[in-house]
Amino acid sequence: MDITTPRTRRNARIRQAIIKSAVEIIHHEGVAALSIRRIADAIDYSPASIYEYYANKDAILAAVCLEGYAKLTGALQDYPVTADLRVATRECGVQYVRFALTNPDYFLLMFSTAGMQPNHNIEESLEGQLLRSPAFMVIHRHIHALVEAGFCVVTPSYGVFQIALSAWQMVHGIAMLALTTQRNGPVDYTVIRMTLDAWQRGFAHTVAERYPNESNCVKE
Amino acid sequence: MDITTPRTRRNARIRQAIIKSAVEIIHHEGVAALSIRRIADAIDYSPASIYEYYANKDAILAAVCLEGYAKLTGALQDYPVTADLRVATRECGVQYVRFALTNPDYFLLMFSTAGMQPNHNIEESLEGQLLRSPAFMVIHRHIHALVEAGFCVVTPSYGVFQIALSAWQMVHGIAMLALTTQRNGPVDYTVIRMTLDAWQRGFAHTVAERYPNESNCVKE
DNA sequence: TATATTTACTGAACGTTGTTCGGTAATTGA
DNA sequence: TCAATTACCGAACAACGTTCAGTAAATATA
Repeated sequence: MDITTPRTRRNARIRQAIIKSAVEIIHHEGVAALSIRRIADAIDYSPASIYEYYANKDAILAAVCLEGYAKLTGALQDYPVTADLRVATRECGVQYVRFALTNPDYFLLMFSTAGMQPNHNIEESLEGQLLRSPAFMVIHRHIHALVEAGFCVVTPSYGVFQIALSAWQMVHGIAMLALTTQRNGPVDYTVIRMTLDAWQRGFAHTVAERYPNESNCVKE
Repeated sequence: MDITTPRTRRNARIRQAIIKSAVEIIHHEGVAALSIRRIADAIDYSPASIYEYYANKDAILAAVCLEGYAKLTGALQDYPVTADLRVATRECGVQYVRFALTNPDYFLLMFSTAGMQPNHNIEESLEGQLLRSPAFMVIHRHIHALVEAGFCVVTPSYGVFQIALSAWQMVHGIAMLALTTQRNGPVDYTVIRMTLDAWQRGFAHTVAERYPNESNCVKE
Protein backbone atom coordinates (compact mmCIF):
# COMPACT_ATOMS: atom_id res chain seq x y z
CA MET A 1 0.00 0.00 0.00
CA ASP A 2 1.30 3.38 -0.98
CA ILE A 3 1.55 5.84 1.87
CA THR A 4 1.74 8.77 -0.52
CA THR A 5 -1.93 9.26 -1.11
CA PRO A 6 -3.02 12.53 -2.71
CA ARG A 7 -4.01 13.75 0.69
CA THR A 8 -0.61 12.94 2.16
CA ARG A 9 1.21 14.62 -0.71
CA ARG A 10 -0.92 17.74 -0.39
CA ASN A 11 -0.28 17.77 3.33
CA ALA A 12 3.46 17.51 2.84
CA ARG A 13 3.41 20.25 0.22
CA ILE A 14 1.62 22.67 2.50
CA ARG A 15 3.89 21.85 5.41
CA GLN A 16 6.81 22.56 3.12
CA ALA A 17 5.27 25.85 1.98
CA ILE A 18 4.89 26.92 5.60
CA ILE A 19 8.56 26.24 6.37
CA LYS A 20 9.69 27.83 3.12
CA SER A 21 7.86 31.07 3.77
CA ALA A 22 9.09 31.06 7.37
CA VAL A 23 12.67 30.74 6.15
CA GLU A 24 12.16 33.59 3.69
CA ILE A 25 10.66 35.89 6.30
CA ILE A 26 13.53 35.16 8.67
CA HIS A 27 16.07 35.71 5.94
CA HIS A 28 14.60 38.99 4.70
CA GLU A 29 13.22 40.58 7.86
CA GLY A 30 14.79 38.71 10.73
CA VAL A 31 13.42 36.21 13.19
CA ALA A 32 11.61 38.92 15.15
CA ALA A 33 9.34 39.60 12.17
CA LEU A 34 8.17 36.00 11.98
CA SER A 35 4.61 35.39 13.11
CA ILE A 36 1.91 32.85 12.43
CA ARG A 37 -0.23 35.52 10.79
CA ARG A 38 2.69 36.56 8.59
CA ILE A 39 3.18 32.99 7.39
CA ALA A 40 -0.55 32.56 6.85
CA ASP A 41 -0.61 35.68 4.72
CA ALA A 42 2.32 34.50 2.64
CA ILE A 43 0.75 31.16 1.74
CA ASP A 44 -2.85 32.45 1.48
CA TYR A 45 -4.27 30.63 4.47
CA SER A 46 -5.91 31.78 7.65
CA PRO A 47 -3.79 31.80 10.81
CA ALA A 48 -5.94 29.08 12.33
CA SER A 49 -5.21 26.75 9.42
CA ILE A 50 -1.51 26.73 10.21
CA TYR A 51 -2.31 24.74 13.33
CA GLU A 52 -3.67 21.97 11.13
CA TYR A 53 -0.09 21.32 10.02
CA TYR A 54 2.08 22.33 12.98
CA ALA A 55 1.18 22.10 16.65
CA ASN A 56 2.46 25.58 17.43
CA LYS A 57 5.04 28.18 16.54
CA ASP A 58 7.84 26.31 18.27
CA ALA A 59 7.18 23.30 16.07
CA ILE A 60 7.58 25.51 13.02
CA LEU A 61 10.81 26.98 14.36
CA ALA A 62 12.07 23.46 15.08
CA ALA A 63 11.36 22.48 11.49
CA VAL A 64 13.14 25.61 10.27
CA CYS A 65 16.14 24.65 12.39
CA LEU A 66 16.14 21.14 10.96
CA GLU A 67 16.49 22.64 7.49
CA GLY A 68 19.25 24.83 8.84
CA TYR A 69 21.22 21.86 10.13
CA ALA A 70 20.99 20.25 6.72
CA LYS A 71 22.17 23.44 5.02
CA LEU A 72 25.02 23.73 7.50
CA THR A 73 26.05 20.15 6.82
CA GLY A 74 26.15 20.92 3.13
CA ALA A 75 28.17 24.07 3.69
CA LEU A 76 30.76 22.22 5.74
CA GLN A 77 31.36 19.87 2.84
CA ASP A 78 31.46 22.63 0.26
CA TYR A 79 35.21 22.61 -0.12
CA PRO A 80 37.27 20.74 -2.71
CA VAL A 81 39.27 17.73 -1.61
CA THR A 82 42.73 18.88 -0.68
CA ALA A 83 46.01 17.08 -0.45
CA ASP A 84 46.82 18.52 2.95
CA LEU A 85 44.43 17.14 5.54
CA ARG A 86 45.22 19.98 7.91
CA VAL A 87 44.16 22.55 5.35
CA ALA A 88 40.97 20.63 4.65
CA THR A 89 40.12 20.54 8.35
CA ARG A 90 40.87 24.19 8.80
CA GLU A 91 38.81 25.20 5.76
CA CYS A 92 35.92 23.17 7.11
CA GLY A 93 36.06 25.40 10.15
CA VAL A 94 36.20 28.47 7.95
CA GLN A 95 33.08 27.24 6.20
CA TYR A 96 31.33 26.93 9.55
CA VAL A 97 32.08 30.57 10.35
CA ARG A 98 31.16 31.63 6.84
CA PHE A 99 27.80 29.90 7.09
CA ALA A 100 27.06 31.69 10.36
CA LEU A 101 27.98 35.09 8.94
CA THR A 102 26.02 34.48 5.75
CA ASN A 103 22.87 33.43 7.61
CA PRO A 104 23.06 35.35 10.88
CA ASP A 105 19.40 35.16 11.90
CA TYR A 106 19.21 31.55 10.83
CA PHE A 107 22.32 30.60 12.78
CA LEU A 108 21.31 32.49 15.90
CA LEU A 109 17.93 30.78 15.84
CA MET A 110 19.58 27.38 15.55
CA PHE A 111 22.07 27.92 18.36
CA SER A 112 20.60 30.52 20.68
CA THR A 113 17.32 29.20 21.92
CA ALA A 114 17.90 26.34 24.29
CA GLY A 115 14.76 24.53 23.33
CA MET A 116 15.07 23.49 19.73
CA GLN A 117 17.87 21.09 19.10
CA PRO A 118 17.27 17.94 17.07
CA ASN A 119 17.10 14.57 18.81
CA HIS A 120 17.02 16.00 22.28
CA ASN A 121 16.49 12.62 23.86
CA ILE A 122 17.26 13.37 27.45
CA GLU A 123 18.07 9.72 28.03
CA GLU A 124 20.68 9.08 25.36
CA SER A 125 24.31 9.94 25.93
CA LEU A 126 25.74 13.13 24.48
CA GLU A 127 28.26 11.19 22.42
CA GLY A 128 25.59 9.00 20.91
CA GLN A 129 23.47 11.97 19.93
CA LEU A 130 26.33 13.88 18.36
CA LEU A 131 27.53 10.86 16.42
CA ARG A 132 24.14 10.78 14.72
CA SER A 133 24.35 14.48 13.87
CA PRO A 134 25.47 14.79 10.23
CA ALA A 135 27.01 18.21 10.76
CA PHE A 136 29.11 17.04 13.67
CA MET A 137 30.13 13.94 11.75
CA VAL A 138 31.70 16.07 9.04
CA ILE A 139 34.00 17.53 11.66
CA HIS A 140 34.48 14.13 13.25
CA ARG A 141 35.66 12.59 9.98
CA HIS A 142 38.18 15.39 9.49
CA ILE A 143 39.63 14.82 12.94
CA HIS A 144 39.63 11.08 12.41
CA ALA A 145 41.67 11.56 9.24
CA LEU A 146 44.08 13.86 11.07
CA VAL A 147 44.59 11.24 13.75
CA GLU A 148 45.08 8.49 11.19
CA ALA A 149 47.68 10.62 9.42
CA GLY A 150 49.49 11.32 12.66
CA PHE A 151 48.73 15.04 12.81
CA CYS A 152 46.71 14.60 16.02
CA VAL A 153 47.55 12.47 18.99
CA VAL A 154 44.83 10.80 21.00
CA THR A 155 44.90 9.44 24.52
CA PRO A 156 42.57 7.02 26.27
CA SER A 157 40.74 9.86 28.00
CA TYR A 158 40.76 12.30 25.10
CA GLY A 159 39.95 10.64 21.80
CA VAL A 160 38.71 11.59 18.36
CA PHE A 161 35.30 12.50 19.75
CA GLN A 162 36.72 14.94 22.29
CA ILE A 163 39.01 16.56 19.73
CA ALA A 164 36.13 16.91 17.28
CA LEU A 165 33.96 18.44 19.98
CA SER A 166 36.75 20.87 20.79
CA ALA A 167 36.99 21.82 17.12
CA TRP A 168 33.27 22.49 17.02
CA GLN A 169 33.52 24.57 20.20
CA MET A 170 36.35 26.62 18.70
CA VAL A 171 34.61 27.52 15.45
CA HIS A 172 31.30 27.94 17.24
CA GLY A 173 32.82 30.48 19.59
CA ILE A 174 34.32 32.37 16.67
CA ALA A 175 30.98 32.39 14.89
CA MET A 176 28.79 33.32 17.86
CA LEU A 177 30.97 36.19 19.04
CA ALA A 178 31.20 37.50 15.49
CA LEU A 179 27.40 37.54 15.32
CA THR A 180 26.76 39.13 18.70
CA THR A 181 29.44 41.16 20.45
CA GLN A 182 31.51 41.83 17.34
CA ARG A 183 28.67 42.03 14.87
CA ASN A 184 29.65 45.50 13.71
CA GLY A 185 33.32 44.83 13.17
CA PRO A 186 34.94 43.45 10.03
CA VAL A 187 35.75 39.75 9.81
CA ASP A 188 39.29 38.86 8.82
CA TYR A 189 39.41 35.31 7.51
CA THR A 190 43.19 35.39 7.53
CA VAL A 191 43.18 35.88 11.30
CA ILE A 192 40.58 33.12 11.65
CA ARG A 193 42.81 30.77 9.68
CA MET A 194 45.74 31.57 11.94
CA THR A 195 43.55 30.86 14.95
CA LEU A 196 42.48 27.51 13.58
CA ASP A 197 46.07 26.64 12.72
CA ALA A 198 47.07 27.39 16.30
CA TRP A 199 44.21 25.24 17.52
CA GLN A 200 45.43 22.34 15.40
CA ARG A 201 48.96 22.77 16.68
CA GLY A 202 47.67 22.32 20.21
CA PHE A 203 46.53 18.82 19.37
CA ALA A 204 49.63 17.87 17.44
CA HIS A 205 51.11 16.35 20.56
CA THR A 206 49.75 14.30 23.40
CA VAL A 207 46.90 15.82 25.33
CA ALA A 208 48.07 15.14 28.85
CA GLU A 209 47.30 16.78 32.12
CA ARG A 210 50.23 19.09 32.07
CA TYR A 211 49.81 20.40 35.56
CA PRO A 212 48.54 17.41 37.52
CA ASN A 213 49.42 18.92 40.87
CA GLU A 214 47.22 21.94 40.31
CA SER A 215 44.63 20.43 38.07
CA ASN A 216 42.09 19.83 40.78
CA CYS A 217 42.85 22.74 43.00
CA VAL A 218 39.36 24.07 42.41
CA LYS A 219 36.60 21.84 43.70
CA GLU A 220 33.79 21.07 41.32
CA MET B 1 26.15 71.44 43.77
CA ASP B 2 25.11 67.96 44.71
CA ILE B 3 23.54 65.98 41.92
CA THR B 4 22.08 63.42 44.33
CA THR B 5 18.94 65.22 45.29
CA PRO B 6 16.24 63.19 47.05
CA ARG B 7 14.44 62.95 43.76
CA THR B 8 17.51 61.61 42.00
CA ARG B 9 18.16 59.07 44.70
CA ARG B 10 14.56 57.85 44.64
CA ASN B 11 14.74 57.59 40.88
CA ALA B 12 17.92 55.54 41.07
CA ARG B 13 16.42 53.29 43.72
CA ILE B 14 13.35 52.52 41.63
CA ARG B 15 15.44 51.90 38.54
CA GLN B 16 17.49 49.50 40.59
CA ALA B 17 14.37 47.75 41.90
CA ILE B 18 13.14 47.28 38.33
CA ILE B 19 16.40 45.65 37.27
CA LYS B 20 16.60 43.57 40.43
CA SER B 21 13.13 42.10 39.97
CA ALA B 22 13.86 41.53 36.28
CA VAL B 23 16.98 39.57 37.18
CA GLU B 24 15.04 37.51 39.71
CA ILE B 25 12.27 36.69 37.27
CA ILE B 26 14.82 35.64 34.66
CA HIS B 27 16.69 33.55 37.20
CA HIS B 28 13.64 31.76 38.55
CA GLU B 29 11.35 31.46 35.54
CA GLY B 30 13.52 32.11 32.53
CA VAL B 31 13.78 35.03 30.17
CA ALA B 32 10.57 34.05 28.40
CA ALA B 33 8.57 34.75 31.55
CA LEU B 34 9.82 38.31 31.80
CA SER B 35 7.28 41.00 30.96
CA ILE B 36 6.69 44.62 31.84
CA ARG B 37 3.50 43.69 33.64
CA ARG B 38 5.35 41.03 35.61
CA ILE B 39 7.97 43.53 36.77
CA ALA B 40 5.30 46.09 37.59
CA ASP B 41 3.51 43.55 39.76
CA ALA B 42 6.71 42.66 41.59
CA ILE B 43 7.54 46.23 42.59
CA ASP B 44 3.93 47.36 43.14
CA TYR B 45 3.68 49.77 40.26
CA SER B 46 1.44 49.97 37.25
CA PRO B 47 2.89 48.78 33.94
CA ALA B 48 2.74 52.30 32.56
CA SER B 49 4.94 53.63 35.35
CA ILE B 50 7.84 51.45 34.26
CA TYR B 51 8.16 53.65 31.21
CA GLU B 52 8.92 56.59 33.48
CA TYR B 53 12.24 54.90 34.27
CA TYR B 54 13.13 52.93 31.16
CA ALA B 55 12.29 53.79 27.59
CA ASN B 56 11.12 50.27 26.75
CA LYS B 57 11.68 46.61 27.44
CA ASP B 58 14.90 46.49 25.45
CA ALA B 59 16.37 49.21 27.65
CA ILE B 60 15.57 47.08 30.70
CA LEU B 61 17.16 44.02 29.11
CA ALA B 62 20.22 46.08 28.23
CA ALA B 63 20.53 47.18 31.85
CA VAL B 64 20.16 43.57 32.98
CA CYS B 65 22.94 42.60 30.59
CA LEU B 66 25.17 45.37 31.95
CA GLU B 67 24.82 43.84 35.40
CA GLY B 68 25.59 40.47 33.87
CA TYR B 69 28.83 41.71 32.37
CA ALA B 70 29.89 43.05 35.76
CA LYS B 71 29.06 39.75 37.43
CA LEU B 72 30.95 37.88 34.72
CA THR B 73 33.97 40.10 35.22
CA GLY B 74 33.88 39.33 38.91
CA ALA B 75 33.55 35.60 38.27
CA LEU B 76 36.57 35.61 35.96
CA GLN B 77 38.69 37.03 38.74
CA ASP B 78 37.31 34.72 41.39
CA TYR B 79 40.34 32.47 41.46
CA PRO B 80 43.30 32.67 43.82
CA VAL B 81 46.63 33.92 42.49
CA THR B 82 48.62 30.95 41.31
CA ALA B 83 52.29 30.45 40.78
CA ASP B 84 51.80 28.90 37.35
CA LEU B 85 50.53 31.52 34.92
CA ARG B 86 49.25 28.82 32.59
CA VAL B 87 47.07 27.32 35.28
CA ALA B 88 45.74 30.75 36.18
CA THR B 89 44.81 31.44 32.58
CA ARG B 90 43.18 28.07 32.18
CA GLU B 91 41.18 28.40 35.37
CA CYS B 92 40.00 31.80 34.20
CA GLY B 93 38.52 30.01 31.21
CA VAL B 94 36.98 27.40 33.48
CA GLN B 95 35.38 30.22 35.46
CA TYR B 96 33.89 31.60 32.25
CA VAL B 97 32.23 28.27 31.49
CA ARG B 98 31.16 27.85 35.08
CA PHE B 99 29.48 31.27 35.06
CA ALA B 100 27.57 30.38 31.90
CA LEU B 101 26.36 27.06 33.33
CA THR B 102 25.41 28.64 36.64
CA ASN B 103 23.38 31.42 35.01
CA PRO B 104 22.14 29.86 31.77
CA ASP B 105 19.27 32.22 31.02
CA TYR B 106 21.35 35.21 32.03
CA PHE B 107 24.25 34.16 29.84
CA LEU B 108 22.08 33.35 26.85
CA LEU B 109 20.41 36.74 27.12
CA MET B 110 23.79 38.47 27.20
CA PHE B 111 25.24 36.63 24.24
CA SER B 112 22.33 35.50 22.08
CA THR B 113 20.42 38.57 21.09
CA ALA B 114 22.41 40.58 18.63
CA GLY B 115 21.07 43.90 19.79
CA MET B 116 22.23 44.40 23.34
CA GLN B 117 25.96 44.61 23.65
CA PRO B 118 27.52 47.44 25.63
CA ASN B 119 29.28 50.26 23.83
CA HIS B 120 28.07 49.27 20.42
CA ASN B 121 29.51 52.34 18.76
CA ILE B 122 29.39 51.35 15.16
CA GLU B 123 32.16 53.80 14.39
CA GLU B 124 34.83 52.69 16.84
CA SER B 125 37.17 49.84 16.03
CA LEU B 126 36.51 46.39 17.44
CA GLU B 127 39.84 46.38 19.24
CA GLY B 128 39.14 49.71 20.89
CA GLN B 129 35.76 48.57 22.13
CA LEU B 130 37.02 45.28 23.52
CA LEU B 131 39.95 46.94 25.27
CA ARG B 132 37.42 48.99 27.23
CA SER B 133 35.44 45.87 28.17
CA PRO B 134 36.45 44.86 31.72
CA ALA B 135 35.58 41.20 31.18
CA PHE B 136 37.73 40.96 28.07
CA MET B 137 40.54 42.79 29.80
CA VAL B 138 40.74 40.07 32.45
CA ILE B 139 41.48 37.59 29.69
CA HIS B 140 43.78 40.09 27.99
CA ARG B 141 45.89 40.52 31.09
CA HIS B 142 46.27 36.75 31.45
CA ILE B 143 47.48 36.43 27.88
CA HIS B 144 49.76 39.41 28.31
CA ALA B 145 51.35 37.72 31.33
CA LEU B 146 51.75 34.49 29.36
CA VAL B 147 53.52 36.34 26.57
CA GLU B 148 55.75 38.19 29.02
CA ALA B 149 56.70 34.89 30.63
CA GLY B 150 57.44 33.34 27.26
CA PHE B 151 54.61 30.82 27.29
CA CYS B 152 53.01 32.44 24.26
CA VAL B 153 54.71 33.73 21.16
CA VAL B 154 53.39 36.75 19.32
CA THR B 155 53.99 37.89 15.78
CA PRO B 156 53.45 41.28 14.14
CA SER B 157 50.14 40.13 12.66
CA TYR B 158 48.93 38.10 15.64
CA GLY B 159 49.55 39.82 18.94
CA VAL B 160 48.26 39.70 22.47
CA PHE B 161 44.88 41.05 21.38
CA GLN B 162 44.36 38.31 18.82
CA ILE B 163 45.41 35.57 21.22
CA ALA B 164 43.11 36.95 23.92
CA LEU B 165 40.25 37.12 21.43
CA SER B 166 40.96 33.51 20.46
CA ALA B 167 40.87 32.50 24.13
CA TRP B 168 37.52 34.18 24.54
CA GLN B 169 36.21 32.47 21.41
CA MET B 170 37.36 29.08 22.74
CA VAL B 171 35.68 29.33 26.13
CA HIS B 172 32.64 31.03 24.62
CA GLY B 173 32.15 28.13 22.22
CA ILE B 174 32.44 25.65 25.06
CA ALA B 175 29.92 27.58 27.11
CA MET B 176 27.39 28.23 24.33
CA LEU B 177 27.31 24.66 23.07
CA ALA B 178 26.99 23.38 26.62
CA LEU B 179 23.96 25.63 27.09
CA THR B 180 22.23 24.83 23.81
CA THR B 181 22.99 21.65 21.91
CA GLN B 182 24.49 19.78 24.85
CA ARG B 183 22.30 21.26 27.55
CA ASN B 184 21.09 17.88 28.71
CA GLY B 185 24.44 16.19 28.93
CA PRO B 186 26.83 16.25 31.88
CA VAL B 187 29.71 18.71 31.95
CA ASP B 188 33.16 17.28 32.63
CA TYR B 189 35.47 20.02 33.84
CA THR B 190 38.43 17.69 33.52
CA VAL B 191 37.82 17.40 29.79
CA ILE B 192 37.38 21.17 29.58
CA ARG B 193 40.73 21.67 31.30
CA MET B 194 42.40 19.33 28.83
CA THR B 195 40.85 21.28 25.99
CA LEU B 196 42.11 24.58 27.37
CA ASP B 197 45.56 23.10 27.91
CA ALA B 198 45.62 22.00 24.29
CA TRP B 199 44.51 25.46 23.23
CA GLN B 200 47.41 27.01 25.16
CA ARG B 201 49.85 24.59 23.63
CA GLY B 202 48.82 25.81 20.21
CA PHE B 203 50.07 29.28 21.01
CA ALA B 204 53.28 28.13 22.67
CA HIS B 205 55.10 28.52 19.38
CA THR B 206 55.03 31.07 16.62
CA VAL B 207 51.69 31.60 14.96
CA ALA B 208 52.73 31.55 11.34
CA GLU B 209 50.86 30.81 8.18
CA ARG B 210 51.84 27.20 8.06
CA TYR B 211 50.40 26.49 4.66
CA PRO B 212 50.96 29.69 2.69
CA ASN B 213 50.49 28.01 -0.68
CA GLU B 214 46.99 26.87 0.14
CA SER B 215 45.97 29.57 2.54
CA ASN B 216 44.10 31.65 0.00
CA CYS B 217 42.79 28.94 -2.22
CA VAL B 218 39.25 29.94 -1.29
CA LYS B 219 38.26 33.40 -2.38
CA GLU B 220 36.71 35.63 0.22
C1' DT C 1 2.92 79.87 53.75
C1' DA C 2 0.17 79.94 49.52
C1' DT C 3 0.48 79.15 44.75
C1' DA C 4 2.25 77.71 40.21
C1' DT C 5 4.80 74.20 37.91
C1' DT C 6 6.92 70.24 37.25
C1' DT C 7 7.09 65.31 38.20
C1' DA C 8 5.08 60.66 39.47
C1' DC C 9 1.74 57.60 38.69
C1' DT C 10 -2.41 55.27 36.94
C1' DG C 11 -6.56 53.34 34.22
C1' DA C 12 -7.92 52.56 30.05
C1' DA C 13 -7.10 51.78 25.60
C1' DC C 14 -4.65 50.38 20.96
C1' DG C 15 -2.51 47.20 18.09
C1' DT C 16 -0.21 42.76 17.86
C1' DT C 17 0.88 38.31 19.30
C1' DG C 18 -0.03 32.86 19.87
C1' DT C 19 -3.76 29.91 20.26
C1' DT C 20 -8.57 27.79 20.61
C1' DC C 21 -13.15 26.65 19.09
C1' DG C 22 -17.64 26.22 16.71
C1' DG C 23 -19.20 25.98 12.36
C1' DT C 24 -18.92 25.41 7.29
C1' DA C 25 -17.06 23.77 2.97
C1' DA C 26 -14.56 20.22 0.68
C1' DT C 27 -12.82 15.71 0.18
C1' DT C 28 -12.85 10.88 0.95
C1' DG C 29 -14.50 5.94 1.62
C1' DA C 30 -18.55 2.86 1.39
C1' DT D 1 -25.20 8.76 -3.56
C1' DC D 2 -24.48 9.40 1.10
C1' DA D 3 -22.15 9.35 5.58
C1' DA D 4 -17.81 10.39 7.72
C1' DT D 5 -13.74 12.48 7.89
C1' DT D 6 -10.79 16.27 6.88
C1' DA D 7 -9.65 21.14 5.65
C1' DC D 8 -10.43 25.59 6.47
C1' DC D 9 -12.00 29.93 8.40
C1' DG D 10 -14.12 33.85 11.38
C1' DA D 11 -14.27 35.18 15.66
C1' DA D 12 -12.75 35.34 19.96
C1' DC D 13 -9.48 34.90 24.19
C1' DA D 14 -5.63 36.10 27.04
C1' DA D 15 -1.28 38.23 27.25
C1' DC D 16 1.99 41.26 25.41
C1' DG D 17 4.50 46.14 24.63
C1' DT D 18 3.32 50.68 24.47
C1' DT D 19 0.77 55.25 24.52
C1' DC D 20 -1.93 58.89 26.48
C1' DA D 21 -5.13 61.76 28.96
C1' DG D 22 -5.84 62.75 33.44
C1' DT D 23 -5.02 62.82 38.48
C1' DA D 24 -2.14 62.87 42.66
C1' DA D 25 2.13 64.19 44.63
C1' DA D 26 6.27 66.67 45.11
C1' DT D 27 8.98 70.60 44.15
C1' DA D 28 10.07 75.41 43.09
C1' DT D 29 8.55 80.15 43.27
C1' DA D 30 6.43 84.16 45.45
